[in-house]
Amino acid sequence: MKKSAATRLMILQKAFELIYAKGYQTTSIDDIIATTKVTKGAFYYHFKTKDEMGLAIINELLKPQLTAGFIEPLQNNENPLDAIYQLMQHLLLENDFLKVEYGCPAANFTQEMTPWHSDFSLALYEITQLWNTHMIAAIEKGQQNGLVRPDVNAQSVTMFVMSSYWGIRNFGKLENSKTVYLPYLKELKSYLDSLR
Amino acid sequence: MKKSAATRLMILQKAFELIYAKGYQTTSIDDIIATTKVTKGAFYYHFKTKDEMGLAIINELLKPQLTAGFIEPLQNNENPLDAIYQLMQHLLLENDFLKVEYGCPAANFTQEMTPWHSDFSLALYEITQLWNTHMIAAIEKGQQNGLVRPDVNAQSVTMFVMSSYWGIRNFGKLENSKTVYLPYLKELKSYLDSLR
DNA sequence: CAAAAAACATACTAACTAGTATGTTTTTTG
DNA sequence: CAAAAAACATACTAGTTAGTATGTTTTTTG
Repeated sequence: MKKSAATRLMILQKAFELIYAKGYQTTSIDDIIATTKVTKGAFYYHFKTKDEMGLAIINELLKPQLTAGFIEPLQNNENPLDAIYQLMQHLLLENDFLKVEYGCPAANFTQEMTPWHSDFSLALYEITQLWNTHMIAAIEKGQQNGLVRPDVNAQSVTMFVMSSYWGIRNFGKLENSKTVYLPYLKELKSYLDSLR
Repeated sequence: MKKSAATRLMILQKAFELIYAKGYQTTSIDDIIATTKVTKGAFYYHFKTKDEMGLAIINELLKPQLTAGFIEPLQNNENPLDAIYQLMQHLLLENDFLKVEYGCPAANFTQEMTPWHSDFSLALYEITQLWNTHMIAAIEKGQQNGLVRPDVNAQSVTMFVMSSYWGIRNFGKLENSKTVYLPYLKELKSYLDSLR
């Protein structure tokens, strides 16, 4: 019972690539079995339905990626404002799991599946809340250390920063170029500096 | 040749409602002819393909809405920072063309159609550029009037504000509640105040 | 008002969709 | 190593998709 897990993971990864590129609805099971080279029987052995696979992508691929790539960097830096800026810069310009032309996987899923698929909404809500709470915590810790102005509302700042991130990812997608990221990052820096 | 235009417009409006609610890919022609009560022959008399209709929605419905609801308010206020805040507040909390659970129509289209459908990308790029240039112009005019700090980069601010708007719309969609708009608006105000 | 064109209606098609029924092969385990 | 279970394979189905072929009705125009 080990090779099975490998097959399952391989399906999830390749399916994610397809869905990230083309969208969930427009990626068919036939697309997935064609690129994974597993048969339909194998696919449906591992996943009861397409939606079960979609949820597994969120919970088993995106969630770990979020922890490793979006949350831990916030905890490894004394100064949360520096950490947020460096995180965004890295995510937008250097991270090669994420592609400018495809936007943000979580934001894509949200836009496509919400509010109709309640199980998707819940799974997506959980991962965004995860990022949210850790960013708030980082900012509040920065306030205790005197690195962030005490009158700053950590929750509002987090909501503002996360929103701008989802938004700029969508603009990058529209323009199919990282160029739009530059004025965004410039202004993000100015904004974050105003919180010191 | 007048009733024809009325039918066409009616199809566009009802199709928009469906697409805004469910997404473009998941709204079928059969859905559209069922709710509009026109037959398939009539539909394909007015639109050569589904995509032609989708583009007509962007160019003939969203574009005018953008001008009236997103751009003119920026021009009717002396102070661009006040104007931006009031615009956002109105769009998020009061405008009843836009629904929290469905997000931003332009952002939805962008996420769903870009980068694969180049004609959609172009149409969407045009309307976002329209908003973009007018917001930049408003800010720069504010700088000339001493209402905005001269060292502020109008282009970066605009990119930042527009991004945050698209992003918060997606969070509203995820949470299916305008509650998330409140901390967003709070921080938007703080941010805009820092530019005075 | 009649001919022409515009506007709409019906019935169909071929391709694709998620999912299933029923197998065979491979792996695990006593 | 044999029986059992897990993993995979093939062929099919019923429903849906965008789009078309071929009509009829309504409106416009000379």
